[in-house]
Amino acid sequence: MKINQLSKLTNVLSKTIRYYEDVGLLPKASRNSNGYRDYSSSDVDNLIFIRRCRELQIPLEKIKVLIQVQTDTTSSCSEVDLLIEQQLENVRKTINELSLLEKTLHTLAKSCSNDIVGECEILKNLKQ
Amino acid sequence: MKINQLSKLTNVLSKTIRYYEDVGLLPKASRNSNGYRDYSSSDVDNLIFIRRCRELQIPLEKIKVLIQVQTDTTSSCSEVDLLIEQQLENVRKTINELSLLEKTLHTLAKSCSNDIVGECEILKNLKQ
DNA sequence: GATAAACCTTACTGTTGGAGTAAGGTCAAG
DNA sequence: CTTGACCTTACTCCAACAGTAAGGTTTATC
Repeated sequence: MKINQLSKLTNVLSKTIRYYEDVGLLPKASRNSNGYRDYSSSDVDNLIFIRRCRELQIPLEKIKVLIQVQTDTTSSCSEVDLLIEQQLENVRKTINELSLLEKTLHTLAKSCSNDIVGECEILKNLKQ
Repeated sequence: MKINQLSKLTNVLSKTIRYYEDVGLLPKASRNSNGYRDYSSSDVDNLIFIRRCRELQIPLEKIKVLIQVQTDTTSSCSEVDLLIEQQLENVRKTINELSLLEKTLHTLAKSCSNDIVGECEILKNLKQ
């Protein structure tokens, strides 16, 4: 199949598919006589795997690792476990940071009931 | 004062100070005879204001607006209120998205108790 | 007075994960 | 035969800096 069909089957833009190939996340696509990329159903599976990982905000370099690990199905999956665990930790850490930020912004937003910039409590708070 | 002293007083890297000047967030610094940038105490205040905004993850373009608004102290501060409110909304939205992500990752992390990649439930889940 | 460390300058590249655009080749339908 | 949909590579752009190179200046020490 051509790239646009792969795109529709996987919900990944053609542009993005070429990009993944460029950065080595997907193998070099085989070409047919006119130079167009030619994909098979296994490419669909690979790309859906990548898309799922991206939905979990796993960075491309780590997705590479997850793909690499699967080349030997008898190897330990501890690396996979660890990677997901780290990703979970990252997300939790970010949530905590943003929660603090939310509190600060909420307090700030409520602080000003004036109309004039010169007396704006928000701006005064931002200057400390 | 020279850029490094301004940097120490504000906790903003010299590099970043020059960058802020480049993108128009800070006015062009005056220079003394050897070509070094020369700052005053008002620059300290301006930069601390910018740093506080950045701590709240307000993008540089919006900080520009916040600075611009203050040139006329008699103008309304509704624009400031709105900007902070939008920033708060952005943060809340991101927190919500990340919370969903956290659930998914947590479920995923718990799903595999095998040792072998070929039977790893995490990887199987990622392929759907 | 020499020299080395610390500091200053501009300018260019790299980061992440693509999106946008240009300039052109190919293919199927009407 | 032309139009529109699709394909190709290659380049630039985004945010907010950080890293590095290559060079000029100042200050402290020997």
